[in-house]
Amino acid sequence: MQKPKYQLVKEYIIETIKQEGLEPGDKIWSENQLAKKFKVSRHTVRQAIGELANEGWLYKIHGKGTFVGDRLGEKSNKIKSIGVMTTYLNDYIFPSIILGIDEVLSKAGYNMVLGCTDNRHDKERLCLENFVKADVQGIIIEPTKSALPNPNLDVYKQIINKGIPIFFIHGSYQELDCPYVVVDDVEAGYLATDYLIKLGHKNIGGIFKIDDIQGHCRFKGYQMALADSKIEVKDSNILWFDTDDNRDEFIKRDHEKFEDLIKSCSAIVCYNDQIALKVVNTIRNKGLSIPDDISLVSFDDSQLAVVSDVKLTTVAHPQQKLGRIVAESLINKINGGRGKDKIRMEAELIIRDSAKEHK
Amino acid sequence: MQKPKYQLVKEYIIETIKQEGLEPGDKIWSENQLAKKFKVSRHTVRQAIGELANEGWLYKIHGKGTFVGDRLGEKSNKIKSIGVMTTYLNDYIFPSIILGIDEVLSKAGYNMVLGCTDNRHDKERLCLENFVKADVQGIIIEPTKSALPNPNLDVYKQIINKGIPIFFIHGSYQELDCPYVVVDDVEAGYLATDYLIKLGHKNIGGIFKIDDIQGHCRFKGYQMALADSKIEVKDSNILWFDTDDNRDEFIKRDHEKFEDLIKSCSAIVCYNDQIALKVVNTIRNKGLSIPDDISLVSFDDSQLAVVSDVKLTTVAHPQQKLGRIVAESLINKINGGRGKDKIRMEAELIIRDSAKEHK
DNA sequence: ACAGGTAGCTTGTACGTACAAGTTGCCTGT
DNA sequence: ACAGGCAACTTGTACGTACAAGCTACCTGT
Repeated sequence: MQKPKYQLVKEYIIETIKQEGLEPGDKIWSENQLAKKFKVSRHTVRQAIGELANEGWLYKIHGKGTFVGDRLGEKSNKIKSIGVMTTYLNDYIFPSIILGIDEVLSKAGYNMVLGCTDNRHDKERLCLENFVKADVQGIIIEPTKSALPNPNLDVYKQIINKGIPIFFIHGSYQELDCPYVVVDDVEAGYLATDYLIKLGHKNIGGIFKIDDIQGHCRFKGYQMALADSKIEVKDSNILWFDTDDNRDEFIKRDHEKFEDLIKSCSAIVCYNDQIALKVVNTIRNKGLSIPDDISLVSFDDSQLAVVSDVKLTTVAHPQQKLGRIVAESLINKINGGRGKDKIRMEAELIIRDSAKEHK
Repeated sequence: MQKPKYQLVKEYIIETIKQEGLEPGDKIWSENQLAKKFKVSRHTVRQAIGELANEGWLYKIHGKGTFVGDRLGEKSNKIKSIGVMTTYLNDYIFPSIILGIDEVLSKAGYNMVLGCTDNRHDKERLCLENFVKADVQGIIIEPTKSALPNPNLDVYKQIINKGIPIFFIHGSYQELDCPYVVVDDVEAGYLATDYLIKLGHKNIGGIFKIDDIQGHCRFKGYQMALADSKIEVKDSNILWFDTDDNRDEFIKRDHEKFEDLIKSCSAIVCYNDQIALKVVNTIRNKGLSIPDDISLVSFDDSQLAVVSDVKLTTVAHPQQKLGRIVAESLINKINGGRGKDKIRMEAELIIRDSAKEHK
């Protein structure tokens, strides 16, 4: 029994009110009628009706019956707002995602209540509590430390019990089984690598972020592409860095490994545009040229991809589009629509000038 | 039986919470304990507890127990929130400003309601109306088209009459006489230009944005610095562009003017880091070198300033700090404090590698 | 030492019954 | 004709039982 029976009864009643266009004051079936209809006990029907009455859908009069409530009035003076919580705000892709969300929300007449967790669980808790206080109608969340156990599941469950829909982006907490919109990073890694292979490259290096799910996924795609083309994955061709590495320091620290990499490889898959630019500069300083000596493919298609004179070939993160889609899905859910719950967005290769055919 | 039993149970529980001074989170008796205590069925206890939970006195956790709810919080429940409205969201310095604002607001227990005008007056109006609906306690605004007459002054005046404090950033509407926090762009322009003069440059070009107060101010500072050093300001050394110019197009369109500029000048003051990078690339493609042939100084000290191998010498926009200061000032004002109303932040020259002494 | 299972607590769902109490309309006695 | 009562409906209160499912602490086997 997946859903409790009283839930089914609730949903049926709401559905009927919506579809039959019942107006406030109209009488609905008696408890016994509903019990017979659904072959459940009167107790169960009472639970369903009781909750609906609490939520404002219905009201009851002792001795007379149960009637459709005046929900419209309540809706119109409620401030329509949506909570949006991300880990960082000024990291280079979040602004675009938020912009996409804002586009849809402002058109639909919703406010956006923004919160930033700094990737810390305590701030996440605070944020969620704020959202509840602010009476948001729905929440969009980029999970904080999605790889670790989450201490705020109780708050999440409270929110879900209140009937406030949540959509996750980038990842989700498995314990909650909430809807999400994610980018297929494995596919992205595959696309980038496969493109280099199709250009004739055999020795393809990789630079990835180690403490980040995206890093792992893109690396996985990289491995799969090589495997599919029966090219061996060499450990010496992979360079790892983490958040703590000041973004250009790791090249200096792992200087020898980096030297080996550019000696033995004709192409490199770079974790993101920022890293790719660092690599471009380092390689150039050695008197080599992009893409003539070494081809590069990176990820995200951020602003950075086109600021240098070497326009980067990069696998696009849908950014703004992702924001739009998650906002649309959420609003759809709030309005009782039945759209897709788990959305995986495809990555797209943007071909520019940083990779060319291998001689 | 005058009062129903479940009413008695309810009253007893409320009484106990009040008298024993139970705090939110404290566990109360289990359903079975209560049933025994009152010699009623568990069903009856559940009804009592259920209603109390609905009213906010209690909350229940499946498998753990029933706990005293945070009713105090709900009572003093003016949702503390601040409206933040900017022209763009993903432009390269706004995320940092918003981050700074969020830092302060979240610490002070405020929500941030975010709105984005896209630099359009109609969206600005919508945003403001939303803020009022959302019952914000204060508003931070980056003015939309600050150089043009504003058609939404009536809404602004309504808000001010309601006693909701407003702080502007970057610029303000003179008609309103509101508090603001701005960067001293004239000083910034002066600093940048004066630095080049001190390096021995005499022919200093400038590229500025024409439909933006910041552009005008920086240009003003540029003029003042030249005047103070008794260097003539030549019209032919100034290149103007506007928002509609796709950011690299203007160089192609005004190609001849740009050619003249780099022929007659040994240094250029660039409106911002983004423009500076375009100039770097264009100049390099002509076989010239930065800073050996031409020195550059730009504005903002954004991420872009250090992505290229030529690290830009740039006048820093305080970004995050500006966000923090405006948020602190606003909260201070809400709490009745009497801080400074018109804050002008100092610009700071960050010396890197894109400008050097004139031979 | 610790991973994993389990016993025993909690609340959640669901069935049943019975009677109380409010509302309505019909029916009956005057 | 009409007042009063009662039958038949409604929801409200209240009892009982059973099992499901979530949480915690303890205990046991490796």
